[in-house]
Amino acid sequence: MASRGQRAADTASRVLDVAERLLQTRGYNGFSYADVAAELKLTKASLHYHYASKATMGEALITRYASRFAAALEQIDARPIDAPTKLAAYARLYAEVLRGKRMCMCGMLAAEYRTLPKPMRDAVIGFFDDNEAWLTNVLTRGREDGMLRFAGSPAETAQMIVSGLEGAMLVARPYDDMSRFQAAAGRLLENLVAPDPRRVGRITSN
Amino acid sequence: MASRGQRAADTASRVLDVAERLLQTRGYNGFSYADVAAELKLTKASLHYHYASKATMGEALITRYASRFAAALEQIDARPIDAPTKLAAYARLYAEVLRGKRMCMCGMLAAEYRTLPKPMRDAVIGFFDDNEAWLTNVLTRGREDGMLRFAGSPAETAQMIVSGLEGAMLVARPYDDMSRFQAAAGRLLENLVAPDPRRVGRITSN
DNA sequence: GTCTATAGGCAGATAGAC
DNA sequence: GTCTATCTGCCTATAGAC
Repeated sequence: MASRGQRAADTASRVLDVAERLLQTRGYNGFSYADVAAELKLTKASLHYHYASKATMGEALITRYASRFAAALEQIDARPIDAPTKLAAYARLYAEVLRGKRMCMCGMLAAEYRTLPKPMRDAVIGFFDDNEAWLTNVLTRGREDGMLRFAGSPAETAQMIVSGLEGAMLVARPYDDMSRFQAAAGRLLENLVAPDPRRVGRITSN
Repeated sequence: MASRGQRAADTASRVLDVAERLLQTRGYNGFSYADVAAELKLTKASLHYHYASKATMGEALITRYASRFAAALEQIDARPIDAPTKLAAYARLYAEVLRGKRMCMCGMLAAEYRTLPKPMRDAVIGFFDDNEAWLTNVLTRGREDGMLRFAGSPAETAQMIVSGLEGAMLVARPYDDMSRFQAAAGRLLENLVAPDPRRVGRITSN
């Protein structure tokens, strides 16, 4: 059938594209409907047709972001790679966000957490939970087959990785310096890799 | 001299006290003069007498916060303790902020960095630079006398510590869970302590 | 120093024409 | 779907009386 396909993304998703960038660079309380509308050459009223309230738009933003992230994690799982390489690929997801001069959306929202409407809060928590669950799985298997070595539980270690990478993004952004992130992320993960076998790839590319 | 002493803090500093808490919990773009005025039972106009603009108030907030932090670091240096214990004391400074359900002021401002006036941006960078300089010194001496062991430069490791602790606060706050911070911070620092000598204190208290 | 009053602008949101 | 027009409320900031 067809009708029109997806040649040009529909307005609703282009709205999210612009709002997403503003959210990740300026924060939820740092951009307005007027900002998004101006960039798309629409009116504020038109935006309200697509997203009745800013809170609704915020929920849609997190949902889409979390879905993309989840898809990226599935992509990593689809590749036949060992645990250390999976962790490196995971860190690379963060590096790519930072390369676009953006903060992780949910890291940004974590800072503003107390100002967010409840549905957005829950979605932020859900994002971190999902990430930690994935990491916990990788860490558990990696330790089992001897590729990883770390003290404490896999769940605790997953929390440390998530918060370590979020913090590395947070601090690197004011300096506008990717190498700060690379150094912190690399140091964070290299402590987890068992020293025995010959390692293949670097923790972070570029 | 004398006149009145400091019995009740003067209005200017009580303004900063309230604004500081709002900034650390809601972010710079998440509170207003009206919020501060209401809490102190003053009018917005009175606040403008003490701080002509919100940007001016913001600068004063960072300056005072950074001074306090610097004083706390001097306190640590005044004690006759080894490098691992200094690092533990450093992490405890962050833990105390988090216990008050606050984010590190400059971590919060790092998230909102792109929306800040230039003087505030510079002050945020200065805070991180000072912290990393202090840590770099501790790390350098600690490695020299064999109490610490880490790969990479002291400066890089200092960056990892700062960003790791900032991230641990950032993520722990939505969960309102101190133990998340304690776990991440503890894991972060224990990788730096040389295994040889008998260790004394835990990384974080409480 | 603190107030009342107000300016001038921008926020999120709605009504209703096209 | 997008528009014009408008509402209400909050924002930062200022003028000027007390």
